[in-house]
Amino acid sequence: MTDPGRRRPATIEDVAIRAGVSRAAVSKVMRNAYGVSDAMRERVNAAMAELNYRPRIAARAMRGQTYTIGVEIPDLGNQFLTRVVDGALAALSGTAYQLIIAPAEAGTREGLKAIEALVDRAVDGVLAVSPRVDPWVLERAVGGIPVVMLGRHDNDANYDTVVGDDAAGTRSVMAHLFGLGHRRIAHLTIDEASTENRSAHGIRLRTYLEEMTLAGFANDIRVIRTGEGQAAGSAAIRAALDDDPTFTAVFGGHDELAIGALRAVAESSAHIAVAGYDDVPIASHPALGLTTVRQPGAEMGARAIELLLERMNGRDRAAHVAFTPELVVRTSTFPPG
Amino acid sequence: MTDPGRRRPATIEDVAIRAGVSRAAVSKVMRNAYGVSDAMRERVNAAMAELNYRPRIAARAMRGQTYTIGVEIPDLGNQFLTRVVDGALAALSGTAYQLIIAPAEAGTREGLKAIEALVDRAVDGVLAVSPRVDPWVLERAVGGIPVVMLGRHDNDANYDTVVGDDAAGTRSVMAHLFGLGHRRIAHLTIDEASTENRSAHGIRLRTYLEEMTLAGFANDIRVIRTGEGQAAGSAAIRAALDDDPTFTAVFGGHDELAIGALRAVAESSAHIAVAGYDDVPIASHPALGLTTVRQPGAEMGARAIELLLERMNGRDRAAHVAFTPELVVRTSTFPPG
DNA sequence: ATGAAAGCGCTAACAG
DNA sequence: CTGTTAGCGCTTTCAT
Repeated sequence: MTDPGRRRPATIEDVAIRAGVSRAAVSKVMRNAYGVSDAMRERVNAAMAELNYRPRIAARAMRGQTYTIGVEIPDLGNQFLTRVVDGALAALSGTAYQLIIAPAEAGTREGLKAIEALVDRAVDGVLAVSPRVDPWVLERAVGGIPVVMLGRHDNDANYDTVVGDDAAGTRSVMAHLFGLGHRRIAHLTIDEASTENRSAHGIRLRTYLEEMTLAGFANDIRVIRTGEGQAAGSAAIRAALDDDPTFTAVFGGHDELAIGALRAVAESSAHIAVAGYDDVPIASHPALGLTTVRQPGAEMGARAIELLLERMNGRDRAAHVAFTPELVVRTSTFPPG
Repeated sequence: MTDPGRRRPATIEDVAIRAGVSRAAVSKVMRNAYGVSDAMRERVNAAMAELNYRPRIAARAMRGQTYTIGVEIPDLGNQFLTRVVDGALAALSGTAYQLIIAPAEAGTREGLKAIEALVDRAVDGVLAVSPRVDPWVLERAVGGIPVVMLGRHDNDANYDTVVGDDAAGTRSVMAHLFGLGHRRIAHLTIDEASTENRSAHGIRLRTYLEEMTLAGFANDIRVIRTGEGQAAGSAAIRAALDDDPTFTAVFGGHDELAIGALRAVAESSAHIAVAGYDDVPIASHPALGLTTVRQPGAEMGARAIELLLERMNGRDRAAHVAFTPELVVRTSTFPPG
């Protein structure tokens, strides 16, 4: 005696029976594969609708695709990444693909675990953001499935990449700060593991070092390390101010860090300029007025998805696309009037 | 001739052969099910390590669990939700479960589609946030799998709920604004579909209406509708100021909206108080100094996960837990000194 | 244009 | 304690 109240969801077999055709036929209609008459298509579609049929992705995964794109993200709180995902979402809109996000659990092996989770779940493609995953390890983890890495300048890699021109962006910030008369400029960035390679943060750090040196301020170089998020950035600058407040400006590796710095500065009596990177939405709030480098996050996310879809459709050479950043100079205009 | 460079990933069968046992034995070891000798466990674990074996979730899904919890989110940019997810992530840390997020594509049927995508992917449980999904539709969509809805005051529902006391929180904001002498208080909230039911935003709206009426300011009631996000909130208040700037305070349905309002106010010459809800991290930034109602997002997310796990382990009665919010009064202290 | 049948990698009875 | 076996719901040759 089966419970009539909660029937088992319909399977492809139920649909086939209802439509009076074979399972194979239903499968073909779903994927609009070659070789189905209009009459059959109609009957099958009707049956699917009547039974409220939804294909089980897991079963599909056993034979073919899952129509799922996985995005790995190191920090959900980072508004730049949020924009990237929004762009990716928009690019996927109207396609048969669904986007799912695996957030990297802060701490353990950062990102790799999330990427593996995605691969275990048989996604058709991966958009990865974590700066710390070693290229070799990455390729091994994903096996053969298409990947695009955002923010990695690995132009020799087997995977696609989408980046901003971090060297140019950093140079524009440094030039701006130099122009304001700053020399003792500190750089607030994340952990070593994230900057020792060709990641965005690695490039920004090295460009900072170069520019300081070229400008003759090598002795004023100061790199402050911290974790992800505004709170971490804030704490790091607070500590730096307590410790040795000789710097007059802070260049934050990204806006979340810069906003944290801004907060530490605002809470102290120090008079210190802060610049960031990314131009997250809040950066332009008049009370913050954060000078930063604009990166078109949504476009970058959308482009990444396009690359992924291309790869899934057979392109075999890796592609590498770069976006041009743009310095945005602001000053806090608070309070108004 | 197989390509020796890219071997097919190991299956449970490969492990079984390597360890000289049956597939069932391997399966048992993985799930540490009853009835495995230490010797066998050791050999199997060794074989798994040697072959770098990773179980395919899709295959598991066909028979049992996927060890995956799905989170549906209406707005990735909302920092309160980010905290909720962080809490959920923390609660899941150390368990065998992986968290994945399905972002609701702004627009179409908001949320439902994302929840369905999760169910199609055979998650073991769902944490849903969207305020607009009809309870009946929701239960039908998820079939039998455990769900917890965050922010829905559906105490009669068959699913678990986690909420803040939105009526109390709203009353505290209103009392605060009244105490400051405000009467013409506008309420900035999201679309009708999200407030017509027992969602958090619905409760906040109705409590606002009640309090205004009780205070004798029924004629000053003004409800301003907008979309999700700071930009939307900002645009709505900008338009309201152009249109009819008679209000002296704005109560934002959540901090993202309130911060948008703050921005519109700062950019105008108006002198208008703004209060929000949630206490997102940036709200306490001294340059913003947003008065708001603190909700313990991380704890709420963690609790939601606990409820889910309980349900997955057999609890059959729905549970409903509420958290107490706390008014946080702030003023902008920018510029410093 | 359509259908029959094999099989993807796992788990869950059930036998031994 | 251990192994055998029967599927889960799909996609995909391969016949017809």
